[in-house]
Amino acid sequence: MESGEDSGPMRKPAARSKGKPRRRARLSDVAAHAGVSAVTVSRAIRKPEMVSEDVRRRIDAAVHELGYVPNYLASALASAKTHIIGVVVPSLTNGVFVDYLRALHDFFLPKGFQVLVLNSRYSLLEEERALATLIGHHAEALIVAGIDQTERSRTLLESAGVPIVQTMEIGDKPIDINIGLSQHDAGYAATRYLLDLGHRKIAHIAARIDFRAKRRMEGYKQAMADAGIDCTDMVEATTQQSTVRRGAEMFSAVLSRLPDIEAIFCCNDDLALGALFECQRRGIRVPQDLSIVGFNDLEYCASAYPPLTSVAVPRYEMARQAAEIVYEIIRGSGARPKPARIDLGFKIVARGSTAQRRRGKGTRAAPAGKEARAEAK
Amino acid sequence: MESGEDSGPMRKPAARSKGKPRRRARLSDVAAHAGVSAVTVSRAIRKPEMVSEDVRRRIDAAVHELGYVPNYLASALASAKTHIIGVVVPSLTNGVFVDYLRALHDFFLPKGFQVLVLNSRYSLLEEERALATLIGHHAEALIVAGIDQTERSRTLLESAGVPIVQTMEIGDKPIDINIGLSQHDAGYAATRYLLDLGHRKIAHIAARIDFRAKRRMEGYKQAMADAGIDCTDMVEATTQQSTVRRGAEMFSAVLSRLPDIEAIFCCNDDLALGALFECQRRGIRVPQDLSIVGFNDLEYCASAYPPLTSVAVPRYEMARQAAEIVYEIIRGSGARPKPARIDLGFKIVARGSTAQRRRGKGTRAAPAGKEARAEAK
DNA sequence: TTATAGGATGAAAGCGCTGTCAATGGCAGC
DNA sequence: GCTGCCATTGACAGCGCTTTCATCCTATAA
Repeated sequence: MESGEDSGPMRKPAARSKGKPRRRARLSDVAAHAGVSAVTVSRAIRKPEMVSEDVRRRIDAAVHELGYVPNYLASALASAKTHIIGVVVPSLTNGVFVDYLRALHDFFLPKGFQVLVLNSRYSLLEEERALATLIGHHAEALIVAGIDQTERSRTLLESAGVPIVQTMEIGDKPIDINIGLSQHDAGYAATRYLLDLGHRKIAHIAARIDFRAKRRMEGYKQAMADAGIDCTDMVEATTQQSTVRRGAEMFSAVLSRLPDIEAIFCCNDDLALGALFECQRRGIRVPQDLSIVGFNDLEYCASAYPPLTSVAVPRYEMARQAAEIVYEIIRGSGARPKPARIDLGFKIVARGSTAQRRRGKGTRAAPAGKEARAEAK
Repeated sequence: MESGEDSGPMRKPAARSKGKPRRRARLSDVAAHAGVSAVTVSRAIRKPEMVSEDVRRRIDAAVHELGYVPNYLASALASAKTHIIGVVVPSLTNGVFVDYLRALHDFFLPKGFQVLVLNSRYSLLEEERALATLIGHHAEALIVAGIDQTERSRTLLESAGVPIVQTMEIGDKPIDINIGLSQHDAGYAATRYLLDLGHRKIAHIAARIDFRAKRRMEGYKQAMADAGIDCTDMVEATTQQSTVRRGAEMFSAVLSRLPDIEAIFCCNDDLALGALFECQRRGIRVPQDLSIVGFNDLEYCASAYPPLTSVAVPRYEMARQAAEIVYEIIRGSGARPKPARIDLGFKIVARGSTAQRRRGKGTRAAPAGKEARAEAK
């Protein structure tokens, strides 16, 4: 521990060849250095074609010489353009948001925007704070996950005067633009898929219950009710963090209550993976003895053994479309999209972890590895 | 698809009871509303105790009435305090950085700082851009992952005039503060651990090779060389993204070349999980037929079947210490820590995926589930 | 009663940059 | 040689806030 090695008593970090503290260079320093006015330097940096070849070269040299980095704060304040896109997601851990954020970065970075991501940690209050922060930073657009903001959040968003996109889920009263899918329908469809395979005893486990997980659960309950099945004691839920370990634990809890369970619909893939491991541990064969369905179709689903059936949501596409719409508004024609609500749907990706209910003994329907894609809706 | 529902022709998002466009409220608006001067409002917001009870109430009311949100840009420009901590990580996907970022958030958010995280996507150029962005935004401190910055990045950092912390790895020439561990030693120790179990044919797979992965690999090679084993054809590496699927693929590739492999050290846990699934698929028993070691000790390692042996790095602690040091400098006494370099070490967490090399038949040494913790170094 | 803190408030001056408009000068066209 | 245009460049006034210093007023001490 502690192979410490000091680099002398109180070293000054920014020390260069000269020994002085060296205040950060600003536009006027560069200007003086290059023998031009500050405005010219500003132009040389932002619109090089407006400046003569000679002057541009001198300015470039001065910029390098001084290690000049423009002060975005001042720039943004003066130009009223921050080039910031504000994004609030409930989790950075959750694999879903990785693709989602990647889409936003892919779209905005090449256009010179900065994507400022804040994490609400599944807390409405933290979301509120995050939104206030982003608005205070004058983000040029705000993209939030979910449609369940607090009243104050809605007020903040409505008076922010920038485009707002609510994603991941569609609702009836979008604040501005809404692009997502029906979590309820997705939960319903996943359950329906298991019912169609002949299963009746279908459990549901859910962790880190947020609004979306809750709606998926409602979809599950609805599907079960529609099939005339009482599922009251088949549900295991917690607001605690969702992990692979918890998936194993919750599945165990279900199992101790209902040893003859036939299938399980997990609120997300981490839980499904945990359930799968628990089956392996207990010698429960998947899918012969038990079918498992996850949610989100994360990368590892296809690689697990057996590969996990899951519900794929178009998270990349969703974010990409949100980005496009927003960009069109803030830098394009300013036109708002015809439908303020866009439903992107979902897909059930059937894989080896689910099979027809065995009548005789180990009859399997969906061969492992095959990826039958069932269109949603 | 497309359950569109427009809310009228070109709705103005910020419309309130009044029909006018409503420019965003600023300090002077609140001041006028409350019948005081702008400075007083500023004070009421930042240091409420400096303002009389009565005035404070009036201002609060005005703030609410107008939906006023302070303009951080202007605030930061005027006060030269941005309350921004700049962080650059190579990946948001990688489970390692989740805990790392959580530590930073846990520490800084309650102190009123905003943690601005930028993703370099394992690209030195993107890192350079990210750093320039953060410096341009006048982050009050910069925390970067790794010690391998470009020359230009180093120059930028050195002339930024704010504390810099390089993390995840320790090196000889820290820019300012360096807190991490020796990736080389960790790779060496993991390999040594397998050697000590009696294994000789130990493969190594690595994806998304960055500097740290490379050093771990060098540690592996060193350990093998020290044991007098030629491992030239036992290594499988790619710069492509690291995924569970790739772990399975790379392990397959190794297997086709060396069917009698006894153990495998994976550059990270995702690859290890992929290798584990591939073993299950092929009926290779872990650890009886093959030992698997991962790296990072992500959450799912302990829950897998069998649980994965991995190398735990103190990522949360590392970030927390970085945060503390930085905070002390920018808001505390300004004192820099004695050792500019702090080595936090690592731990090998032995679990069921590794066992003594079987002499007879399926002899197992480390019982699955037992978590023997071997101190590093 | 008067001197004197000290709390509460305001006025003015920027923070470092950009938008706007004016000024300069070179050069083609007549 | 003069006019007018275009390409460059510069001056100036803020963007919305905080800092600093001055002012006012009330409460307390002498």
